[in-house]
Order: sequence, then C-alpha cells, then structure tokens
Amino acid sequence: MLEKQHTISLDRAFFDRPAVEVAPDLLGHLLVHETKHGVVSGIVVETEAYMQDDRAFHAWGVVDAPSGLVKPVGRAYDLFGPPAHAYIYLCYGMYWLLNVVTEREGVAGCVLIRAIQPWTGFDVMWQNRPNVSSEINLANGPGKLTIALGIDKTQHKSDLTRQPIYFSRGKVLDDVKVETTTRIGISRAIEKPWRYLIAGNVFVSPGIPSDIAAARRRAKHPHSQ
DNA sequence: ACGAGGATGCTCT
DNA sequence: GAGCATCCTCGTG
Repeated sequence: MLEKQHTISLDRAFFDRPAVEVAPDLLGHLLVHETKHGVVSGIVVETEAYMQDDRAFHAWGVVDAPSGLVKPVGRAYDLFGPPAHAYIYLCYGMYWLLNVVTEREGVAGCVLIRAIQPWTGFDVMWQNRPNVSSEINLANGPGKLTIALGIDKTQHKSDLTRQPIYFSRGKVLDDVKVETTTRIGISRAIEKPWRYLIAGNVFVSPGIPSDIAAARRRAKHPHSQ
C-alpha cells in the first residue's frame, strides 16, 4: 500500500519548466499507476531530457523557421501541448515509451522516464512481466517499465497531475545524489549530458551512454564511417 | 560476461 | 527503403 503522502500528485507548475530542470528533479519521486488490478508504483531512478532545437528530439525541425509556427501534423505536435501530459510513442515497433511533456504550451520539451525501482504492486508487475529473472530486471529500462506498470498507447496525452497515472509530490528517497551522462540509444546530439540517474542505484538501465558507445564502435571498426 | 542478430511498425526521405 | 529514445535470445569464451 502507498502511504497517504504519496497519493498526492506533483502539480502542473513543476513541469512548466525546461526539461533539463524537471528531469533531475523527478529522481526520487514515485511514478504511480492505479490499475484495476491494484496500485503499481516505482521510484524514478533514471530520466532523460529532450529539448527544443535538440536534433535527437521528435520535435526537431517541426517549427517552421521564418513564421515560428508549429506544423500541426505528426506525433511531435503533442510535444507542444500544455505541461504534465503524457507523450507515449511506439519505439522499434514494439515498446511504448513514457515521456512527460514539459514547458508552457507552444514550446516543445519532454522528459523520458528510463527506469524505476519497483515499490508497490509487485504481484501485478510480475504478472505483466512473467519471464523476468530478478527484481532488478523488472523495470530497469524505458520499454520494460511501461510493460511492468501496464502503460501503453491508451494513456497517451493523459493528464499526469491526477489519477490514474501521476508522480508523487513527496519523495521516497531524499537527498539523492544525481549523476549525469549523455543519453542512451541515440545517434544525433550524442554529446548532450541530458541523462540523469541516482548515483549507485542498481535499478538504473544497463544501457551505454551514446558518446561512449560511438567511441567503442569507432575503435572496433576503424574503417566504417 | 559479452556481442551479434532478430522482432516489428511507424515516420520521414 | 532507412532509421529508429528497445529488449530478448542464442551463440561463443
């Protein structure tokens, strides 16, 4: 069961800021999903920020340069909506990834939730991910955590300041030490240090920061460009 | 422990 | 047709 203090949600003002501020601040808060099978939650231990004019961002190139108008087409349009709404999209044709929209309406930005430390609703999580070998692997990745929590396309654009999906106002972990790396799994803007994680937490994802991954590839295949 | 490869569908060229 | 904000399995050491 959740303690009462963790049933109150972060408000919209919290997300009405640049993603690079929201992303580290979310660490230590609970991500909660009140499902019909029970309340499932986990501590946010890893996030990434995506910013306007960021070449790795879905919203890149969507603003028409001379007019400043947003082209009202495609999935990226929802990234310009009001803050604190869910932006959920299909990755590699198979996995739903959960983002929170940041910044005021008209400015694009979001925070990708990359890993949670399971907190409540273990029975539901194990049901959702029956073939997992250990608690560590239950939700230590952006695709894994949506499966564990039962989040998919149907919650796209839902308001994350209220049930059924929200972030707790109170932190479960206080005084978290935030570590910063480049983001994972991207090929553009790989130098931006916009991945945030709780230092030493074993529930963070096993991915390799993109600048390190690129350097390794170059060392291994010096001929490929 | 690690690395290669496949699954699978949407978006943009 | 290429390129993905991924994950899992099955090889080899």
